[in-house]
Amino acid sequence: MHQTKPIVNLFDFFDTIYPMGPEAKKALEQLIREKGYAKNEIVQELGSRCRTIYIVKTGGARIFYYKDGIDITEHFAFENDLIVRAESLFTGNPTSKGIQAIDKTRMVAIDSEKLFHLYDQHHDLERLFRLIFEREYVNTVKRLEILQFKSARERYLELLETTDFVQKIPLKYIASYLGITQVSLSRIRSGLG
Amino acid sequence: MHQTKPIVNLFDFFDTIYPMGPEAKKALEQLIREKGYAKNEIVQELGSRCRTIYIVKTGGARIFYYKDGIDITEHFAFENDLIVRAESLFTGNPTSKGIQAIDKTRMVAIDSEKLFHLYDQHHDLERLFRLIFEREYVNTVKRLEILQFKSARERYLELLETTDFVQKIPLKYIASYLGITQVSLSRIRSGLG
DNA sequence: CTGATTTTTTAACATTTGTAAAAGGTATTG
DNA sequence: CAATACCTTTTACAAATGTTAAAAAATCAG
Repeated sequence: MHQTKPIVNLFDFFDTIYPMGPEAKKALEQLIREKGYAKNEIVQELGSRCRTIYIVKTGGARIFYYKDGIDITEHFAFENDLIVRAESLFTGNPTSKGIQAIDKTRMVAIDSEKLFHLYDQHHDLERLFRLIFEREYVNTVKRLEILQFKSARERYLELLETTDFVQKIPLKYIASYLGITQVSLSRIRSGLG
Repeated sequence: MHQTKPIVNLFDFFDTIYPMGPEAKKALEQLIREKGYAKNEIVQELGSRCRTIYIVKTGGARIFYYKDGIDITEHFAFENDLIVRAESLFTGNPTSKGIQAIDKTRMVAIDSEKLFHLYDQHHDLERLFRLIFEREYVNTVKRLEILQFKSARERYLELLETTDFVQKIPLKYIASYLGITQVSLSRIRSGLG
């Protein structure tokens, strides 16, 4: 899997969203660890609590869970994308979902509990992550729209148009991400579906 | 349509999420107008920008749009529920969606542009609305999960279990909310689908 | 209350999508 | 390189959902 997006320095990336003061940056730096994962390695176990905010540096990861024994991919993340299990991160509840590296992957991991505590001291941090999660929220609303009333073919075509990750991920992940079976996706791709 | 939830004072409701200081409350009060809408009245036009955060006091409202000429309900809101078109509110872009009162409805309207400006002066306001929108984000993720891989029947049953608004809204709105046709919903309700 | 309008259900049929199994590809590993 | 495992496509059939139209039921307006 060759990655096309340029790999941006993390703090340069943050600056494009909200330029923080030096104290906030310093405080955030303390919370950040960089971690490497092998292809298919589990980053966060199914059923765990989400206490880490990940940002992908290289490679890719997915959020997944099982429904009636079937592996379903709910979310993909690649360069500079955030990956969190929001339903756990913002409630403190465990989630039945997990995170897995799709590829050899490097990620930045931010301790969310420590981060949330720092919000009181560093308004800039709260501002930055508020804006980051607002973006995620908007992305989720757009995905909802696609799943609510588009046909399998429409969903696939829209994915092709709006993303560049279809080429680099197993189609079985794509199928469940679109809410369809592999067979159905194959039919669509062959032009007969 | 009889409403069962108790109608809570707006600021009492805010206090349950994040108790603000008196200055922040005072500043927020300046932005708030209360408005009444007739049944089926359009609150925000299709295609407009979302510059208002609504909170339903009595009655109910929905976010809707047209897909291939078909009216699709994306979201419902009742007592103390927020209603915003996130993809516009957080980007500034216009959205093809609109807001409509489902019933005789009273709503609190908060000017979002003014509110967002107040975030700099009143950290408490940014905190409160960050928490409010985090909740909305979580709700959206849960809805995504339901739409992604559950059958029409499962979606309907889950709606019955987790909400109390099915009784009080036209079924045609429920059907599109679940991503199915009215005919399909009728079949499910009759126990044959 | 009554006629008109809107909503919901039912019916018949078409289409889409799912299921299961097999075959063909591709990648991985010893 | 061969053997294995995994991924994708194909096939045949089943089930779910959509489409169109009409009837029945509920709601609304005068």
